Amino acid sequence: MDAVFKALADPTRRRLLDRLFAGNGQTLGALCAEARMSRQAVAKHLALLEAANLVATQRRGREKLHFLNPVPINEIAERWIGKYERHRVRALADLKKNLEGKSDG
Amino acid sequence: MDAVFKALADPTRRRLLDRLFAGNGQTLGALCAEARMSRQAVAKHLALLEAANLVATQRRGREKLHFLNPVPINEIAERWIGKYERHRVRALADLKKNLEGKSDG
DNA sequence: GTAATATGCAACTAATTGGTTGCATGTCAA
DNA sequence: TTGACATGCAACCAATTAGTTGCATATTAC
Repeated sequence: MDAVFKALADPTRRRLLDRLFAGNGQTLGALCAEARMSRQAVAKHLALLEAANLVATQRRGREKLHFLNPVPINEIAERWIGKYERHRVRALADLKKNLEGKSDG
Repeated sequence: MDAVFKALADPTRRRLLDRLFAGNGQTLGALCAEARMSRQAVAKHLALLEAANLVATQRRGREKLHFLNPVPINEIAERWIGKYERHRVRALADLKKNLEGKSDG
């Protein structure tokens, strides 16, 4: 879980996920093409995404194909974000009440 | 948006959000009580959460009260995670197809 | 006023991170 | 086999981050 959050923390990695979302199963080379950094830098980011299980890979000859795995993101949405979201209205009301005037109750 | 992801990347900060979720409007001192680090370290984390708009604060005398703001988390869920989640089944099928055997089609 | 309490600010350190370069390995094509 | 292509590995560097300590400021209680 922590690895997923950390992986999502970097804009470059989120962009890579976006690229895979746009076209799944891309090679490292293809993903490097539009990135303004070295191939090795991109490879490191992809390795991190793979470690976080956000990306699955498969070798095809000398190429490495990358596939988006939406499951961990879904888990975040369901398990962690949902926790707050469920109580969103109540928490907002609580916040508002406390910020606007505590004496009133 | 980036600030929110970065803020959520640290387990200590997620824990602080959990603490605020359990009891909203806590002071810095109260939040420090159960953390195994210095008050200043906690204060820094809270400042980051506040900068990311995940926490709102209010002064009461010499105390500083901290309130959970679930809105940015909700935005992530709706705007960014939803993008992947919506296509979850299709992406999974795609992934499976490509991993299990490409020759079959 | 004075002491205790609650927080703020700043300097410093250690660890992590994001990036680079150079070279090695493995695969495809002629 | 040889050369070109795609990726992997490792060392290194700069910037950021997470934590510390020390001191300053502001509020409450006596």
